[in-house]
Amino acid sequence: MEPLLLHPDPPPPELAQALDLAGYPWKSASTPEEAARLEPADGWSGAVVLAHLDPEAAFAFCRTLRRRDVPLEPLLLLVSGGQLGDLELRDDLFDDFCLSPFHPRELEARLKHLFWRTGTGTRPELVEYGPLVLNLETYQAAIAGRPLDLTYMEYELLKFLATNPGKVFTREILLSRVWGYEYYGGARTVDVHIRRLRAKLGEEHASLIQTVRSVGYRFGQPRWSV
Amino acid sequence: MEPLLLHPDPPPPELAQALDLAGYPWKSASTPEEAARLEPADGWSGAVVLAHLDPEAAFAFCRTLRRRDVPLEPLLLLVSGGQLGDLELRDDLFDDFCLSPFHPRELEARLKHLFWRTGTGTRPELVEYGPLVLNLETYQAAIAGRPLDLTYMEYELLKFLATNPGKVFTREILLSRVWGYEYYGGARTVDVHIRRLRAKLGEEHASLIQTVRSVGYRFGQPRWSV
DNA sequence: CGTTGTGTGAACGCTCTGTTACAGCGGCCG
DNA sequence: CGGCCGCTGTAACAGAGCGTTCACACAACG
Repeated sequence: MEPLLLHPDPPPPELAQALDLAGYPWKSASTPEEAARLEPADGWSGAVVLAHLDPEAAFAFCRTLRRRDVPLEPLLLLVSGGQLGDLELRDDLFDDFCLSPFHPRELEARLKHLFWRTGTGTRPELVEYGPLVLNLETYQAAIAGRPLDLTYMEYELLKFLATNPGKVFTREILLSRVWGYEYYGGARTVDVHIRRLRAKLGEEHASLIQTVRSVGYRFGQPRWSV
Repeated sequence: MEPLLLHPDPPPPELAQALDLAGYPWKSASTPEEAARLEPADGWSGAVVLAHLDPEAAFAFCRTLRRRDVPLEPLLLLVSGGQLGDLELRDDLFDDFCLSPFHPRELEARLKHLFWRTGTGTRPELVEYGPLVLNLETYQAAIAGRPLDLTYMEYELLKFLATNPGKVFTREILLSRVWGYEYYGGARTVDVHIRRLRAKLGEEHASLIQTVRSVGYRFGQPRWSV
């Protein structure tokens, strides 16, 4: 069996021990670059990421792994109880999570269920909203059947917005969730990318992205599921 | 939002309470037949099954739900630590599990992630009062089903008032709570915004905001009623 | 009937956004 | 190695939208 990828490096002893006991081989890495260096020829069988030591680094780590040509999965996140709120809007970064400190048998059961589940293939590869279709596997986008030639950042921004239709996001939230790091003084960057997206969507569909003055931007219509 | 299906009936109070607090409506059933009888027209939005009281009955319950024409999902299983071994070879009966006793926030986080994963939308955060609905996620407002086109300050003011219905606020309080503590401006500003709000609410609902002479403004009916 | 408080309309000025242009950077190819 | 090109972030400007203020009319209350 191919090894699991662990983060950070070195992993805490109780995690290493639990995986050893459960019979899962593993290697650990602190950075995506290191993970790429250590990756076996057949790829990782999955990943376990500890989020409660350095949350920002951990989420950035996950994000990179998920944006590869072949997204790494399954990905199990270890979080502390106080971090449960951090999972919001980050659903796409993990497949399952486990509260830490954890019971070794719970970790084992989660990994087992994850491998069973991913074997059956359940990850969504399409994001659709009205005339818009995003193919997450091929990084292609289309509006009303017409292919869109989007750059990387445009695609990521549109994907994030379209995954959360109707919801308003401030520029700061967009910068931290799409760009992936805390950002100082460059909020206008979002405006420009929004403009480029609108231009490529075409006049007809430019209104898919709406401006909410003094707040931020919103994609599509709200869910009035009252 | 359609209710969740719970098993057994009645569910333990801590489970019922956790779901209530998280805002998920639910109905409980002991048998698949009972579940079929209680099922809403649009189907269940998901299921939460307690497995540690009567494991055999619980697994049989899950199996029946999964063998329907439209398999019920997502299905969250609540198990005790000693039952983790029982999950083996039963992966197809559940989508996720949670150790019991559980932390309410873990249950909520698992449900949220499950709904995201299976594509079922999450419920929006709403502020409601009579015919008025404020969607806090989309920054949109509606009165009697009709969308309201509010500016930022109008929305903030209405949100503050509507979240404290029946209570009277002086202009100074409103300025400090809505505009901000450091705000230094004329009290008449509030009047103008109130006026514009009333105009947009329409003649029919303008009385939702009442003037309390020499004091300030009040939204909705007073608590001690008329 | 006078005083005080509130509704109303218009106008000013600021804040926020759309838009354009440009510089840095890295990749690609000759 | 050097030049070209596409992507990205930043700065600057203009315009529109919005909040604030003012002036006056009107209502409430003694």
